[in-house]
Amino acid sequence: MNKASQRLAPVPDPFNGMLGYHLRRSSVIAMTDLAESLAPLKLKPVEYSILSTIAFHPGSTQSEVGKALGILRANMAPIIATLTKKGLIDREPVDGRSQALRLSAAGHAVCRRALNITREHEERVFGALSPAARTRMIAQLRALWQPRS
Amino acid sequence: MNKASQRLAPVPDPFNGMLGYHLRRSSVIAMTDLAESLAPLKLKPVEYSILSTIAFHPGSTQSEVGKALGILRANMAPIIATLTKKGLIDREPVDGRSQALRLSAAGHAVCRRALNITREHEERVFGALSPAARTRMIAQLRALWQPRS
DNA sequence: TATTGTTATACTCTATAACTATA
DNA sequence: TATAGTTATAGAGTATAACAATA
Repeated sequence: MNKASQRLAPVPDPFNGMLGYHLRRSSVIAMTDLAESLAPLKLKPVEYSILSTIAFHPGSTQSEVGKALGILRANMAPIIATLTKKGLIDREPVDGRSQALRLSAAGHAVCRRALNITREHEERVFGALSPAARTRMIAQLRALWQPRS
Repeated sequence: MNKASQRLAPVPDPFNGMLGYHLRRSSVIAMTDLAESLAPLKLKPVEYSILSTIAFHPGSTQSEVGKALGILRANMAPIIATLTKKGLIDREPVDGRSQALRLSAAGHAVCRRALNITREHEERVFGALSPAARTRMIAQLRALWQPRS
């Protein structure tokens, strides 16, 4: 799935009944729109996901944030470095190894704007679905990787 | 989303109500399972998608197949070369520029096995959803990029 | 010994540009 | 002039391995 497919292509016949294909395609469309929506903030989706996770869990280490988001330590390092360089997050040592992450004032401001942009994005991309349909779909999708709950 | 996130992480709090996040995560889980499921056939998901598209539209050119699947011409070339080298597809010139693609006998056999594997994969990954729920979800997702219909 | 953060690095996917040969 | 196929290549994203410092 890529840029080209978003312009024209209908669902190819062999995949008409395949949920996996539709999930992938929808996901790519949504991710592309989100990336474009956040671009004015000079923020990538993965950076926003990190910022908002820190906002909800101030004092987390980058290992913990990475684990929550499924980002490997090795890949977290340069992203955190970038966000720190941008002045969006502050790092405070908790012990000799790890550092507590917190949003700076600028980080909070960017995170708030990004949240509004993301809400607009969800409305734009998923507006064809009623709120009830979206809520139900979220619950059903979550059941795929959390069979209990 | 990546390998790490599939092992543990619950949905991070900031994304609880976000359909985009759930679509992406579900899509990655499904794609990973599909790739593992097809691995014994030495077939990647994108290769299977090409084989089955050719099966449904024998005689298509690789440009047409690429357009249907959202794969750029430049990226189709090496994939088609690989499938040809594996003896799964035959190429027959239609004019001096383009060539009609068809599955070889071996290609049909592989495609049939891949279809069975994919059906098992969908059952395994989406088994928590009733057939009706899956059908409804497919229809709803399709509406996201085909507002009419 | 195990963990945190880091660096280096490799592989895959996706993208653009440029070329050829044909139409 | 436009199209089909190809090649080269660049940029993300994601993966493993190895290291230093610390627990």
